[in-house]
Amino acid sequence: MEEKVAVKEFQLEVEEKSPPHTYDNKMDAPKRAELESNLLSLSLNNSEQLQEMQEQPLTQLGLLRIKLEELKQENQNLRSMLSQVSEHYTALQNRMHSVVKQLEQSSSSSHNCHDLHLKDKRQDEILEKQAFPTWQFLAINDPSPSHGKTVEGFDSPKNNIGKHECTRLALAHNVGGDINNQIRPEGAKTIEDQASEPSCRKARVSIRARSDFSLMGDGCQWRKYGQKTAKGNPCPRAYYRCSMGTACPVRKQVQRCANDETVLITTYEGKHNHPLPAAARALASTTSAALSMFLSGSTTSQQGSTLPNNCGLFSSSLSSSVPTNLASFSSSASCPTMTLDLTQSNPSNILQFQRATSLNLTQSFPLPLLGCTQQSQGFYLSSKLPTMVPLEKEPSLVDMVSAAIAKHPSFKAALATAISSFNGPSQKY
DNA sequence: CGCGTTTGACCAGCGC
DNA sequence: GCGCTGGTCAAACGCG
Repeated sequence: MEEKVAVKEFQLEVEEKSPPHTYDNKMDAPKRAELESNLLSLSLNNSEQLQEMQEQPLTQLGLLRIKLEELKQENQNLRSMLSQVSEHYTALQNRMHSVVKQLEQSSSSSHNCHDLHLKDKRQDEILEKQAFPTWQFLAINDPSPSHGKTVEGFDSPKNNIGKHECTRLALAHNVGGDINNQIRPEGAKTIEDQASEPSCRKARVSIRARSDFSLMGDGCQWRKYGQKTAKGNPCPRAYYRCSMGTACPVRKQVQRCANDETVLITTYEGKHNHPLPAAARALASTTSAALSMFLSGSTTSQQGSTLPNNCGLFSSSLSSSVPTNLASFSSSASCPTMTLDLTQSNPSNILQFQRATSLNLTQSFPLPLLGCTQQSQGFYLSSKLPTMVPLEKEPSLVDMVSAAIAKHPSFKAALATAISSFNGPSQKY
């Protein structure tokens, strides 16, 4: 947005500085007739404007001035839009900070609850029911004891990342970890137990987005280390490692959807061991928060329980603010995978989580809502600007998620409700 | 020459 | 145990 405004300003500056190709009134008749013809050929719908033009001295300067006014008007509109976006972003950032503080308090109080758990199991069960009215029915159709899985997918406070990011991720880490430790279905494995299981070692976040490009910009640098054609999909799957840090364990897989080749599926796994650029932090923190909420919620479900498909994460908390079909669950993969589906245009499909392969989070857990500064990698300027050519670069995931937010105003409310429901019960802990 | 990509080989998990 | 499949390795190759 800022770049677009800057481009507009540059255009205006160039036009104002350009020597006007004025023609004096002494011009010959054929030339004057030609100019008049050209002027009339302009398909201006505004007859008033056209009349005003004809009354002016017949010069190109007049035409340029009109065009200048139009550009100024558009520039003003863009500035207004930018101002509004900035205000909304600031408000959301403040909101997120307050939520983070509240969650930090609830996290510390949950440690106290841990002692209660050790003293009186029965009392703990009561606490468990009280503490997670929202999450407790996050039953997964997967009967395997995979609940309580460690959240390895994203940054932890141990990592050398920014202070702000560290706080946020520490929050996510604490939320998932403490719940894992405290509320464990009988017979369920501990975090450490399951972390040691090779088949279920890491949680993943998958992002579905429509793109003609083979990659989606996410702020990180990746090095391709393999490619494989998976069964059931003619499109090969590419394997990438993060090359921003030395021996960074983060990997991602990129593959086109078998059913719709315009859909690019990017799956992230692992946690970065190095500072991330802003754009990457935004993506990582969003997926981290969503994943931790998903995983922490799943830990409260009873093993082997079954719920209807539309009964899942956020189902009670978001159902009031977001239309139906927010969540769907299935269980066909060994790893818990959360999918951010940016391909949906239906506002009713805002939030969807998948468990095991199909925790289908159809919207986009909003990146900017988590207070990250986003730096877009690719700008796709309006076609109204002939001087600006769309960058021949992979689209930015951050941009796409942001666009999804802008497209669905209910995202904000949905997330706020989700966080509130997440925060509220924890405070009881 | 260094770095990234390509691609066949290899390995481990899983189901039958 | 065997075969299938997903994931990774590493040598070969290409490019700047």
